[in-house]
Formats: sequence, structure tokens, C-alpha cells
Amino acid sequence: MGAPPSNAAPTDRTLGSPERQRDAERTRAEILDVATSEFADKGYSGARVDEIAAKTSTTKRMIYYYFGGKEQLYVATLERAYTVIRSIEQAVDVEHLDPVDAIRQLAELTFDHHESHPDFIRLVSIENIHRAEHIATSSTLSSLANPALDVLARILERGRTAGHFRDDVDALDVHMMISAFCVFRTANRHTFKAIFDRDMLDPARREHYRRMLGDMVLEYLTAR
Amino acid sequence: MGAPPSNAAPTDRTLGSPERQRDAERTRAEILDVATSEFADKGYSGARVDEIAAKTSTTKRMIYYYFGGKEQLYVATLERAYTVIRSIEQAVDVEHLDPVDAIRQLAELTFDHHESHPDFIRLVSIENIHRAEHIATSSTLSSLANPALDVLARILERGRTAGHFRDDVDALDVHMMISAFCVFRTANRHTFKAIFDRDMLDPARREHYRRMLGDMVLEYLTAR
DNA sequence: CAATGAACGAACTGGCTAGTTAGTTGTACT
DNA sequence: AGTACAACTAACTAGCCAGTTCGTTCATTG
Repeated sequence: MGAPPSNAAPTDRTLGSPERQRDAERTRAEILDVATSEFADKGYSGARVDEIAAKTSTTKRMIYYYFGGKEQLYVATLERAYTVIRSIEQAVDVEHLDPVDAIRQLAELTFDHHESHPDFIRLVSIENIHRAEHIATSSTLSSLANPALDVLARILERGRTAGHFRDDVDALDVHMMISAFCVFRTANRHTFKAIFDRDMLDPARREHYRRMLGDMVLEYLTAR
Repeated sequence: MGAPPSNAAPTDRTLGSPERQRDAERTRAEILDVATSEFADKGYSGARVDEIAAKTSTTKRMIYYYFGGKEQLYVATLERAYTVIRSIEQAVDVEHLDPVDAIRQLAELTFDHHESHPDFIRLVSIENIHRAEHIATSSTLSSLANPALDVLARILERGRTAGHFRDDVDALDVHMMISAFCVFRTANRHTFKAIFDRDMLDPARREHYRRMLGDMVLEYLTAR
């Protein structure tokens, strides 16, 4: 039973053939995919290595073969999640806009990113529960600066010299202000709904919150 | 060894005697205290019943005796944490101030509360990882409205009729805006520090952030 | 084609951990 | 003084779960 091994020419399958059974990269990636959703779903202690393996087309042994252990798998998961987000942020192009429009666009981009990456937000929340001890020990992660920050800094500088923006905040403060709004909306969605009976992610309210964020940041920056 | 049992008159120790050994309320409260810090520290799955028992002057059996199980203990922990916070919020008195001052004071009060109750914030984060399933099933918790919200609604109303405040947000939106800022600052402290190397809870920056929050909310509300 | 090493799988193990059992001791009331 | 019940304890158990053992299969290279 099973696929006959003499189907395709063996010498042709060196790279990229779709029906190859042994593929380290594919196996690694599949484990990472499953691990991401499992860790995001249950947290680090809540996730089970057996469960991750079961949702994979491979076995638990492979997790230890490729990653070494549960904790290293978790760190690898974090590293990939951050890398993906950062590569998206690389693509930001708002430097051609005037400062006010640029800030609003940047805020709305962040808003959209957060909404479309709930797993990432959950992983970050989980990592904060663990006091970021895994990020701290990962050399890949602790040196991963945010490229969007430089963009933000330049916009702020332009807005300040034009006399439109206040000068008692730096880029990191503004970034924090935007992140706080976006992260809270996703990360605290469930308790907020349970206690106040309002779903902050209801599509009907999406535009309202998106505008609210832009207004909030800009009214603050352009005050007086 | 141990305290002699014939020390104080037994009939006098019915209430509030300090040297009684058997005290259901005290034991219950002690378990809750330890459980709060353990759950806040390690999360629900990360916390260990044995560990909680060990940090208590009583035993694991007592946890099952009084609470029934790990999950019920966790719910009881959440219930008490929320009750404490809500009782603090009851004491808010800003209705005598004009709307602008009242909003700033309310925001700063929230800021201070969050800063002085990190365990509460952590419990809320943890509960959100679990999609608020425990709050949802607790009748005590899901019916626990926020008294500060009514206060906020009345201030907003006064500010609007005076023509100072915008009218496209309700009290819950403003509450969310304030909470987002305060919660993010505490809850995401560790990843923020690891990645941007800035401690949002550094006392040297406290006043800056406190003013930033008030400015942000007020500039937004009084825009145009 | 043999040999070598990477990729894979099933079954196992030992420590851990939520929950239980089977009792003992203190307190209130009569 | 005796009884009933609440408060309490130590030791146990069954199941879970991260990590391992040991063996097999596939693909490449000489």
C-alpha cells in the first residue's frame, strides 16, 4: 500500500517537486504553523507538544529533531511571528505625504495590521505574561528594531519644523500611543465584551474606531 | 510544644481573637491572597495547586475544601480582584468639577489605579488569553458594571451641552481610550522594554505619561 | 550498488500534578 | 462530659506530558 516509489524519476526530484515525501523545510514550516496557532490559542504552559504533533502530518519526534524542545519551539514561533510583522512594516511608504496625512495613514496601517494578525497580538500578550524572558534571551529578537519607528521619527521632525506638531513627545511615545489603542482593542476584547457587552471588533464599529484613533493622535500632536 | 490551649478564656474567642488557630475566613482569605499572586505570576495553566498550598500556612486539601478545585479557585480570585477594583472606583468624586478638569482627574485616577494594581492587570490579560470564559460563566462577574462609567457619562453630557466636547463618542469609547493607554503601559511593559529598550514604568517618565494621557483625551474631546 | 547520513515513526519512561482518601483535632452547644 | 460538626492534615493515586529510545526508510554520493 502507499504511493509506488518508482513513479517519477528520482533524479528529477532534487528541488521543488510537489510529490516528494521527505522535505525538511516543509516539515519545519508545518510544525511552526501549527505551533503558532497552538501557542497563541493556549499559551505556553497551556499548549501541549503532543497536541501540536497530532495536528501535524509528522510526529512529536520531529519537533525534538528540528527544534530541540518545547521552549525552543516557542521561541522559534515568536521569532518567525515578529519577522513576518517587521517585513510587513518595511513596506510602509508615507514619506511623500504631508505630516498630518502621513501620521493618519501610519496609524490606520497599524490599526489594520493589528486587526489582521490576532495570533501575533496573542503571542505578544503571552510573552508579556512571561515577562519577555524568551525575547530577552533570543539574539534574533532583541536586536530586531522596528523600521516603522524611523519613518515615524522623520514625519514627526517634519511636522515639528513646519510648526504643526508639539515637541514634547518622541517617536516612541507616539508609537506607544497608537499601539496601545490597537493592541487593547484586540487583546482585551473578551473581558471588555463580558463586562461592558460591547464587541470592540464588531465590523459595524470598525470605521468609527479607525477614525477615532487617527483623530486622537492628530488632535494630540497638533494641539494649541 | 505549641501555644497552650488554656491561655485565654475560650468563651471570649468567639470573634476577632488574634490567637485562634481555626479560622475559616482567615484561611480562605490567605488561600485567595496566595492564589492571586501565583495566578497573576504564572497564568492559569502555569500556576500549581501544590505551589499555592506550599506558600500558604495551610494545606492543599483546604483549597479543595473551600474552593472545590483549581478552576473554581481561579474564578474566586478573579471575582475578588474585580470586586476590589470596583470598590475603589466607587469612591470617585469629580462631579463638582467642570467637565474638562473632571475628565483629566478621572483619567489620572485610572492611571494611578492601574499603576498600583499590576496583579489585577495581569489577571485580566490572562483571562483574555482564555477568551474570558471564566468571567462569562461567573454570575458575580458578568453582572459587575463599572460605576465609574456612569460618572463619565454624566461628565461627557455636561461637557457636550456646554459645547466643549465632541458628540461622536460615548462614555464607553472614552473609557476604552483611557484604559487602552493605562493597560498597555503595564501589560506590555516587558516586550516593549525588550524591543525598544524603554521602560514605560520608569518613575522618571511617570509624570510625562500621566500628562500625556490627560492631554490626549482632552485634546480629542475638545477638538475643533 | 553499497554505504552513509538525514528524515522519519511508534512506543516508552519518569517526573509531575490535579484531585482524593481516610483520617485527626478544635469548637460550639447541650 | 459528651456529641456533632467544622476545620484541618498527611499520604496517596491515577493520569498526564515533556522528553527519549531505538529502530526504519529515503536520498545522495562514490
